[in-house]
Amino acid sequence: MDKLDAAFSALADPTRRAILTMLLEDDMAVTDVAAPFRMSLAAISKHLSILAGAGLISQEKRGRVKWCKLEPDALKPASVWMQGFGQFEPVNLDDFERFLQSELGGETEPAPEA
Amino acid sequence: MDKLDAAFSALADPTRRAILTMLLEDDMAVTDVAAPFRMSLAAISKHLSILAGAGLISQEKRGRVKWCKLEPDALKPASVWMQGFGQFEPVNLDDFERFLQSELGGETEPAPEA
DNA sequence: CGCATATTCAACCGATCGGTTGACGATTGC
DNA sequence: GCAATCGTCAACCGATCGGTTGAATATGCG
Repeated sequence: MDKLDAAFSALADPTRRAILTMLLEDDMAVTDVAAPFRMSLAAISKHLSILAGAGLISQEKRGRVKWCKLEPDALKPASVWMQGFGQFEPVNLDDFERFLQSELGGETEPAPEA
Repeated sequence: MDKLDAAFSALADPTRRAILTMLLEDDMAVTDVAAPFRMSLAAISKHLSILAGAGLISQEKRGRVKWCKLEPDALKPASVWMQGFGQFEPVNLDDFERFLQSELGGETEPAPEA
């Protein structure tokens, strides 16, 4: 699959975006990533595989725990692609903070329903 | 569907990204959008509906022709979302040009196979 | 009017997606 | 050694996706 295909379709799922947001704070073990969600561990494991396949995260097994780490550079090609269309004004982190809030909703703790 | 879901999953398909790239040059009629591709008009019509559903294009019917127009602002939420992760250096249009070339391949004229 | 053009609709198809469950292979700790 | 923990695998499920075809709906033109 094309790199952009992989990146964009990985980002198309809200669960996966939520996972990336969580990993923005810190590296996490698979079980801990899964904890806030209402779906099975296996489902989260699949989501993580997709994210790893797109290069958006890396996974390293230490002992019986597999650590997941955000790899933000993998977002760059997709970001560059989009920037070319929008010719948006430079980066605006305030916008991001606002979107982060609305994306998270109350989901900082548990999982959302939709 | 969530706005970001719609935007990212619209962008996840290479045909749809190619269409957006074509519309970057100029507004186009549905038939003309479809011309370079090896798939049916109906298939392109569906892709255009998806793009319109995500707000990435608008469609206006004049006479029997439906014109498609790029709506770059719709990319902004997704772009902002991603920027927050990467904290990339500001927009780099050269990068974009390069990516555009590689995305297009030889496809400026006909359609690709993959 | 009658025909060509532009586009969508509807039904269908196989493939992929997002999820579940249960079994399984590692690793750790008592 | 044995039990618990971590994570994946495999099979299955219904839903959605990306595509096809053929018919239907506008609209424009001679």
